[in-house]
Amino acid sequence: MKYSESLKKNRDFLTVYRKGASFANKYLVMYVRENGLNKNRLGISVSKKVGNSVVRHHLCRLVREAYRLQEELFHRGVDIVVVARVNAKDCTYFEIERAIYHLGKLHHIVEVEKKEKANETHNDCND
RNA sequence: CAAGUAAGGUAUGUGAUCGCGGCUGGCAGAACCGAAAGGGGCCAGGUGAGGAAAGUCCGGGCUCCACAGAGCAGGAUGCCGGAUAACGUCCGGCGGAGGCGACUUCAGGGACAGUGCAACAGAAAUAAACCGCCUGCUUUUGCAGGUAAGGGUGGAAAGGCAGUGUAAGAGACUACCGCCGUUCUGGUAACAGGACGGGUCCAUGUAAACCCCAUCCGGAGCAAGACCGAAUAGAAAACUAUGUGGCUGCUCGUCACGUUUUCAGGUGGGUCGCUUGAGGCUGCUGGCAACAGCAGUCCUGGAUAGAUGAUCACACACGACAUAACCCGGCUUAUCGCUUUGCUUGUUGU
RNA sequence: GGCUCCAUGGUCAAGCGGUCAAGACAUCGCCCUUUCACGGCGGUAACACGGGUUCGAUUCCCGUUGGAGUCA
Repeated sequence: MKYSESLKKNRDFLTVYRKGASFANKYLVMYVRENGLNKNRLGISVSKKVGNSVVRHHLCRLVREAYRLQEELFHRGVDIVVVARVNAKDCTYFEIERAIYHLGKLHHIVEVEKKEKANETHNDCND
C-alpha cells in the first residue's frame, strides 16, 4: 500500500477508540481520527466472537484488500480502525468493499467525485 | 452381487491480473528513519501451512536454575515379551467379555499385610434362625433343641448339579465341573495341558476408597535463554559559572539544581536462539510385526500485531474440518467426500 | 504461545459415593393489610455434555464444550 501502513500498538488503538469519531453499519464499525502525518494508518480488529482463526483471518484480509484497492479515494492523514461485527462472517468481498466505502462517505474522508469519475473512466476506458 | 470387517491413501484443479512474507542473484551503495545497533530502494528468479497445523493429554530434544550421596513427601504407570531417544505410545502374544464369522474390546498386579465403606430393602450385611422343615415337651397354643434343602429381600446370603444319606438336613459321603495346593510336560514369559492331593473350614464386594508391592520422575519453560543497548533510578571523578533558588531583607556561610567522562543497570527498541532434523523418498538386508541397519538421492515456511488473499474465466465430485509461532514422537477430538487392498458370511452361476 | 483453575434452579451459592440434592434472593399462589411494602404458609425450578469404575456417581477416573486467571 503506497500511502498507508498498519496501526500496531494497543496504545494507538485505544487513542483512536477514545478520541475518534465512529460510524457503523450492518457489517463493520469504523473509527477515524486525524493523526497529523502525511499518510494513513489502518488497524483491523476482529473479535473472537466472530469465529475461529480461519474466519477471522479471512475477514481481516478482505478488509485490507478492500481498503488497498480503494486507497486512492481516501484523504491522507487519518488513523482508521475497522472492527468487524458478527454479521460479517459470511460476507463476500463486494459486500465488504461497499460497506467500507459507505462508512468512508459517512466520515467525509472519501472523495465521492473521484469514485464516480473512476467509474466513468472505467466505463469509458474502451475509447 | 449384497452385507460386514480390518488396514491404508488423498484432501478441488487449471490459467490470467492485482497484492503479501522469506530466500537467491544483479544494480545502487544514494535519499530517508534511528543516539546506536540496525532498518530501508529498484529489477529478475524461485519459494511459501495441515492431516489434524486444533486440544495441550503424555514423552523427548534444547535452554536456564538447583544439585556430594541417599531417603521422605508427592505424582505417574501396572498380564507377558519386544520396539523406541522416551512414553500413559506402538507391535506380537496370553487371559476375560462380545460376535455365526472375519474380527473387536478390556487402568487386566495384590482383598489371609492392615484400615475403611456397603444407603434402602431384608430375620440377618460380615453377623446369622423371620417364615418354613423335623424331634421332644405341652397340646388353647406356645416353649426347648436340630436344620441353610425351600420362601422372600438385595448388587452380594456358606461353589454348581445329580445321587447316597437322614427325624429333617448338611461336602456328612460319592461322580462330573469349578476352586486351592504340590508336581510333570510345552513355552523366554504371561499361560496352557496332564497327574496327585485337599472336601473346600470361617465366608462377599470395593484398591478409577486409603493402602501394599514393583518400576519411573529435580524445577521451570523459547514470554526459556544469550548479546547490543536510548531512557530513567544510581555510584565515582573532573569542570565551570561564582549563575538560579531556599535558610534571609542584605553580607558571610551552607544546602539543592548544572555540564562532561567512566562504571553499574538493562526499560522502549534491535540481533541471535530459528530451522539440516531421533528429516523425507527409493532400493536391499534382518525381523511374523512395531522397527533396525546399509546404500543412493533430495533440501521443503521462519513471521514478530504476525505473510497463502481478491477478482475474472473454465472443469467437475460444487469443495468438509480447519491456519505454523522453538522442534520432534504419540494420544484425543473435528471432518465433505473419493479411493486401494486383505479377509468373513450369505445368495446365484460355472 | 506456555501455565493454572472453574462449571449445581433465573442469580449467589452448601453438599462423607446412598433415602426427597441444603440454603438465600428472585417469581407463582394463598393469608395478613383499606391498599402497597414488611411478614407468614405452600409450590415451580438445577448437578455443562459423552463415556467408564461401582450394586449405586453431583462427588472418583478419562475425553469434549464453555468460561475465568496469569506470564511481556
